[in-house]
This record gives sequence, structure tokens and C-alpha cells, in this order.
Amino acid sequence: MAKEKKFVEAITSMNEDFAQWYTDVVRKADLMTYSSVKGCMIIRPYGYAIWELIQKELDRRFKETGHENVYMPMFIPESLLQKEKDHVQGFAPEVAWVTHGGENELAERLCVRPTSETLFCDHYKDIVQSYRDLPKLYNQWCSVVRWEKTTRPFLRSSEFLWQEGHTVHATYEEAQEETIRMLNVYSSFCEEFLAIPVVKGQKTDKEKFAGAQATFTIESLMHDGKALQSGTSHNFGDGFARAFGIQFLDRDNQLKYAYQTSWGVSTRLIGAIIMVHGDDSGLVLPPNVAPVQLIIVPVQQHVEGVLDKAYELKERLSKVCRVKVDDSDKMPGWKFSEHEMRGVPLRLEVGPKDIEKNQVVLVKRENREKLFVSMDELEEKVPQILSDIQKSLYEKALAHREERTFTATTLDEMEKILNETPGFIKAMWCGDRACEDLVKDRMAATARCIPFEQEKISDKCVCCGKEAKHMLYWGRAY
RNA sequence: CGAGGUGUAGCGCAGUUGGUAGCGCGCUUGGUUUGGGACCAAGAUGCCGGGGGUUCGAGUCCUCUCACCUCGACCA
Repeated sequence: MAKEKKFVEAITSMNEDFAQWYTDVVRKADLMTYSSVKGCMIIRPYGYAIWELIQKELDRRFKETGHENVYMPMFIPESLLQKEKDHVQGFAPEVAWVTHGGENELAERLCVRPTSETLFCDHYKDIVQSYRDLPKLYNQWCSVVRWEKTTRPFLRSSEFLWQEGHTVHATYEEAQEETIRMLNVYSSFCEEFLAIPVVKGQKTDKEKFAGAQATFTIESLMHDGKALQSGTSHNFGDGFARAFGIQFLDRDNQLKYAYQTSWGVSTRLIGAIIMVHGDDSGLVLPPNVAPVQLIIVPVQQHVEGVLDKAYELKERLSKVCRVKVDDSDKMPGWKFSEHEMRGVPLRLEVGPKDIEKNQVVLVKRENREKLFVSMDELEEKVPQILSDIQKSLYEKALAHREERTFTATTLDEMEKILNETPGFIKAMWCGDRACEDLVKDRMAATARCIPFEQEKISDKCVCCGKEAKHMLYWGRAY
């Protein structure tokens, strides 16, 4: 089919080999490149620009909900890391250690932060004394290091960029409210900004964060039917406070332990964008996170007046969107492919014929739909089209997720779905760890979450047949 | 940490029974081109991942080592 024909051969087809497709896209869109250290990547300007847009919008939403940014050191003394038992155990296998300063061995080795709970706690114990000091709503943007055995660009790297919010509250209820508030910030951000629909829910005990009392998550479904944990929010109860001695004098003159939360999202979100929206021609960016929303490609740019018109349009359109002119001396076809690989949502072609007719050709990245628009209407039409694209990408992703969400009442059914049409599987669960373990051993799938929106698929646990307590989303995950 | 794979020009790769390094793309210069990856001409680019060995001679054989990729077990 001429219409279905691939324009770009440099990218492996998704259906042929999804993992290779992902690697090709990440490289061809020039989001990152490998570095000389295992599992670490160089985030290239285009990839970093996406991260900056994510940061900017999230940071705005954090501030809007009353949070302040701080910066903690990247080193954690070993003794500090060890104060909360579950927490150390969870992270011990993947921490990197600093043992020397110059030539001298350190008296106490320093851990390169895999997450900063212990640092925040150590600080909070000093600054929290009275109920009047609460709540503390801190966040930090930083990188963390986890010595991973297997790494993949953006999805799992040894060092990654993220944001970690850490808050302290006077009561459990308040901490729980904060935990859910931030989960909601994440879910609305993903849906509105990244055009990625998410399932909100709680992690099972097996899957929860080391040291947390409860972990909440947003789970999204990738194009290949695998799930991606896209953000988490934890309620620590007073567990860390007890381990670190974070106490305050309450209104009733009683000394009490404080309640805490933490929550984070990372550059992994970039991986989610790629795997939710991308296609065989490469990256597809929702306009809200596109560093370039509109690329102007002049055609026959050597012809008098063409480039001038392109620059003029850029000048005008820069007031309503992020726009660039590709005035390199590549062939137009080459530019089309290049900007499609990079996922630019909208392309504007302008050549002598257009100038004559006082119009331009707009081409949508998501479906290559061509629109002929009068030059006079651009400032009005372009933002409208971009917002349509944003909406359309969300709807497409939602439709895909719904198409790939199944229900199962037996393990055989689950296994069949996982092998034939991988996706989310809604199934009942009795609450026993043993059943989770069994599912994982047998079909490499995990409990993604106990969704807030419960449904009753059946009365019995999909695994052991005992009375069911919850409906779970199951799936194979990244 | 297990299983596999790969390291040769910026990128992708070839390199035979061991004989002193090549192709495509990209890059530079000039010209012609330009509505879906143009063409011609002239150039530039190498610690053959690293150490040790065998040999008159190693990209090639042996050995140790390092790194990266993919797939699994563990984790954002």
C-alpha cells in the first residue's frame, strides 16, 4: 500500500521488534547517546528540552500546591542510610559507594544517594520542633544513582534525573491527604500534559516502596501492552520519624512523632511518551511537551522570497507556539523525515506556489493529514490544531489502553491473554502474597496496582479460588 | 547475577588459509538541484576496545581483561 509505505527505513518496525524500535527511536530522534560509563546516558539537547518542559510544568504544579524546592547533598553517610531497616534492605543491593577522598580512605564510606529519604529525615529532625513548624512541604530536583544490573535508556539507567517530594505532617490523615493530592497532581499532569492515560491505585505490600506504609502509583500502558509505573506517592506513616527521631510538641503539649510522605517521577516519563505515542516513523510528541511544536520547511528555498517568507511566518507564529525554521540546505524530503523522526507535531511547508496563493501546507505528524491554510489565519489556526492534536493523542492512547484491558477469572485465561494480546488484566485477588508470587513465577506478570476504581469481576481469587478481597490490575511491566 | 551477542573512521558495517586497512552513510570544498531522505567533482578522517603471548609478520590465532547491547532473575 502506497499510503502505508514507510518513509523512513532507519527505524525498525514496532511490530517486528519493539525493543529495537525503542532503541532506534531514542537514537534517531537524538534524545540521548550512550556514555562511557555503564548504564549512564548523555541526555542530548532535544531530550533534555523535553525534560525541561516536564520540569517546568510539574514545578509550577508543585508550587501551586504549596511546595518549596530545596537541595540535599548527593552523599549519604553509611550510618545514616542504615537507620530505617526496611529502607536499607530495599536499596542496599543497588547503592554506589564512595570510599576514598583523593588518596585517603574515608573513615565512613558515603553512599551516592539512590533516593533522599534519610537525608530529609535527618534534616527534619533538626527543624521540626513544634506543631507550628508543620507541615513542611519540600521538593528537590536532582539525579540519583542506582547500580542497576540491566539498563535501558530513560526506562532504567544507573543515574537518572527525577524529582522527589518529601513532606512532614502533624497527623496521619494529613499525610494521607498529601499522598493522594500528589498522586492526583501526577495523574492530571500525565493525562493533560503528556496525553498519557493512567490507572491510579495502591501497590500491594509486595510491590510497595522500601520503608513505606502504603505506596500509591499511576500505571500506564505502553504500545506493546507492557505496563509502566510512571509515578509513585508514598505514605510513610510515622515509621521514618520513629527511626530518625522527628518529634514535635503538639497543641496538647504532648511530644509526638511526625507523619511523612514522599513522591517522585523521573526521566522515565520520557520513555513513556516514546512508547505510548511513537510509531514506525519515530517519535510522536504531544504538543505540550514538544520542544518544537511547529517546524517550518521552506520548499525551493533558493527561490527569491521563500526564505524571507519562512522567517516572517516564524516571527509571527513564535507568538503563539514554539516554532523553528529548517533552513539547512538538505532536501525538503529529508527534512520531512527528520522532523517526523523527532516527533514535531506540526509541519508547515511554504514554497513559491504557496506564496502565490497566500497559503501554506500544514501536515500533522500523528496522521500526516494535510491542511491548506491561508497565511492570514495562521495565528488563529495553529494553536487550535495543536490543541486538537494534543486531545487526539490522548484519545488514541486511551482507546489503545481500553482495547488492551481485559478481565480474567482463571490463571489459564490470564496466561492466554499475556501471551496473545498483552495488556492490563483485571482480576480478583485474595490478598495473599503467595498468589502474587505464583502468578509471577508462572507468567512473569506482576500486580500493577489495586485500582481506586474497583469492580467485582468475581467472588474468588483468580489464583487460589479463596474469597477475593480486591480487584487488581495485572500485567508484564518495564 | 545467569544466557547470548558486539567492539575496526563520526555512524552502520566488510575484512578469506595470518602478509601491513576497506565499503556505505555522514563530514569538508565547489557547482547543479529542491512539494517525501538529489546529483557531479575534488578532499579529510584509523592506538582494528586494552594488556600479554604465538609468529619473520596479528584486525585475523591463543590468553587475560574492559566496555556496551539484547533477553531473563532483582528494581523508578
